[in-house]
Amino acid sequence: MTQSFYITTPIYYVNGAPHIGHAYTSIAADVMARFKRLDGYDVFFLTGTDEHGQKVEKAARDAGLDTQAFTDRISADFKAMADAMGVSYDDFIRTTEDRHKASCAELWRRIERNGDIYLGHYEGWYAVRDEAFYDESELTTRPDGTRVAPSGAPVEWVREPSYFFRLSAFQDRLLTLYEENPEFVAPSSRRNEVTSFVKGGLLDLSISRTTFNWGIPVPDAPGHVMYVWLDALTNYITACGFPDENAPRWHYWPADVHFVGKDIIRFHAVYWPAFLMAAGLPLPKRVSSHGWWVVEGEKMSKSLGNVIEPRKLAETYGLDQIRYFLLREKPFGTDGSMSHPAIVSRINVELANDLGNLAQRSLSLIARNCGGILPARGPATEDDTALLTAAGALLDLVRVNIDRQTFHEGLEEIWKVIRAANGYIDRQAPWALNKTDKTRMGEVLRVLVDTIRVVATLLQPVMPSSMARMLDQLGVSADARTFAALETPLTDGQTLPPPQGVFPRYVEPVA
RNA sequence: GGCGGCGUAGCUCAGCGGUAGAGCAGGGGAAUCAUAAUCCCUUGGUCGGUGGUUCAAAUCCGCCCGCCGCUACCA
Repeated sequence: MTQSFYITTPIYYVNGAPHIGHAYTSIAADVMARFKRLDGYDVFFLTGTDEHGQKVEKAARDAGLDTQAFTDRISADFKAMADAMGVSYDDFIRTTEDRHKASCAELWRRIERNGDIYLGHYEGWYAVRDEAFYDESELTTRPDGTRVAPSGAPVEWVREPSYFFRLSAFQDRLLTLYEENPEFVAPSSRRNEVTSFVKGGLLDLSISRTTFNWGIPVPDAPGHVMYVWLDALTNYITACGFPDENAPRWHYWPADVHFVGKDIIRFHAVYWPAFLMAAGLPLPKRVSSHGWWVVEGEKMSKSLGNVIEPRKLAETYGLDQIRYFLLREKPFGTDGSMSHPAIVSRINVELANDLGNLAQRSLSLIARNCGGILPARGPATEDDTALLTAAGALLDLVRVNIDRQTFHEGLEEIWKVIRAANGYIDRQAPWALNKTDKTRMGEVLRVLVDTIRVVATLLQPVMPSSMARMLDQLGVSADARTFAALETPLTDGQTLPPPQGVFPRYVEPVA
């Protein structure tokens, strides 16, 4: 039976337009989803939008739209962005869907039945203007005695009834979870932060609000809507059919990896497992968090006006090129920077020169000197064996890196083989063998084709359309592009299509 | 303030107890099959500072300096 694998992106909050950060998370998750599919897993890949909460209600009002109409529009834009970036999701969930409302209500009831929800009061310093609560320590007192928020807005002490989740009861179980599953939070620096946060003591969590309506109603508690994070996190089980354990997708739960940005680790690594424990449901296996992109040396922000629109980037540089850059340029878990020269360098040096040109020079020699016929392997020389062995070891190396979300290291491993292949073709000089030993020339070219085939097969998750074209040119049929298919040699003597460059160099547009 | 991390070649970083490494950039050469793409050789660092442990420290420990992260409900 095929093993299942469940991957999620966060569901994106619809109070603003999609930017490169959203695209980055989704592309990384997509690469893992595509990789697992090619590796023989039954993959379920989920993305979607988070549509409740006061901020959405307000954003809709500001836009002069009905709240649902507003979320419909923004959600559609996120979906269009995912499609434009080649994100191969299997389901796109929206928290305003009926299936999700039913799922949240049931999760609430289960937690309540286990005694981990109680009614209390939520109180604190509230700034009406900011629609936010502030801690005592954040406030300043004016000469006239009034307290104001950091924004300058006056605050007042408010007290409202609220349901609470008994988070404090889960401290030990959470610590045991991190202890027994060191891979639960990635990267490890984040795991340390999460652990020390939990060790510092957990307070119960307010999980209902009475001050606005745009949310999922708390069962049997008129006037209360659920805290947005309880609502949002539940999407991961809703999509599996919760609470119907006979649903066709229920077997995917628990998730294998939740991809998240570093800003929302706590919700995924502390609250979410606690909610699930309280409901008696299995826990996800891993929460993998990534860092931010700094753009042209500046932190990306709306006020600086340097927010990167992902579709624009793909237009300028090419979708596969951008997907490659995002995963290659920096380690997944850390912050890193993106700049025009850096993108151009990756495209021209690694894609055009190292890989594109390697394929082009190998294939055009076959086209010209072998009549376009794929030559057979010969007896392997030491040099042949060295290259083929390196290529043969690649799948295992890349798989380990994908499993750890160390995408940049996996790509580096692939590039080591590409560089080795460029060294090989120079040493073997098939263009010279054309005059002295045509048989050996063919054998050398076949070693190159077989090596490029491995590389192109493994790169499909990152650059799906470019690698499809490269595999076409290598004579790999469309149904033989899985990792398992690498075991089967290509058919000798087949006619290859005429080679065409896959990665053009980026040239600056004339001003 | 507390806890944690980082500081290694011009740039981005790996190494984490045994005579300093990679990629890019720079310099020289070879080749000419290829997207003027490739290959080979090479310049370059007192591994933030300072004490200590050790036969041996970038690697372990202390202190100092400089950056950064986390330190709860509002994404």
